[in-house]
Amino acid sequence: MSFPQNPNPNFTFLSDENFTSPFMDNFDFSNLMFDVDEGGSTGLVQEEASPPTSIVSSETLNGESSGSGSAVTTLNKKESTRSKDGETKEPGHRVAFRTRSKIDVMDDGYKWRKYGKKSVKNNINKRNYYKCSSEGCMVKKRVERDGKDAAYVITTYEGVHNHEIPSHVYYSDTVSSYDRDNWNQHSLLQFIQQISPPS
DNA sequence: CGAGTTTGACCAGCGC
DNA sequence: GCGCTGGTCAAACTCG
Repeated sequence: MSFPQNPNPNFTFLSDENFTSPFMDNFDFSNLMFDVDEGGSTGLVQEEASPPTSIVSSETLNGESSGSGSAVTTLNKKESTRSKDGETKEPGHRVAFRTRSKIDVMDDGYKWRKYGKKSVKNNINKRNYYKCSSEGCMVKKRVERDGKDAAYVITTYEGVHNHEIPSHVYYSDTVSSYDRDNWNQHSLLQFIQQISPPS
């Protein structure tokens, strides 16, 4: 499997700083996004007009169903001390969000290399682990289907790319010719660009 | 043949 | 200390 470099020649690359493009109507973030800073401070960022169910979604994100309420903390705690080769690995910028999509892996424009796949607790679906395949880029991504609602895909980005997007995501000017999921992907790309500070 | 995927094994952290 | 769990490694495999 490889990412399409340009699925549609009649493209327009959108860079909307205000992030208020009309096709956001098609993109379901479930109004949820986690933003974990390097210092360990964790913030729950919610899209505007987020319904009260967003907190429930946060529990789902971590496979926590017991109502422990520590979803965010768990998310942060896990990798703050992970060190394989003696180096002090910083958790880096980390963002997790849930999207409704038929496809598992969103094409966010970067090139990812899969390095692991695991069954996780409270989720019948496998979790997939990806690394950015660009040399020297240590950004990681985890992708899993929501254990309670397989229609949703939970994507977690960890780190910030130290390079430019190798292949931009393009889209046609005509919505009707494009699959809805691809619209979601493009929206995702914009979202990633919004949340990931430029190197 | 090189790049990417699969998958079992291994390792470290955490809770009990 | 032990078992469980999540994350990563790496050899084998697949595909273009």
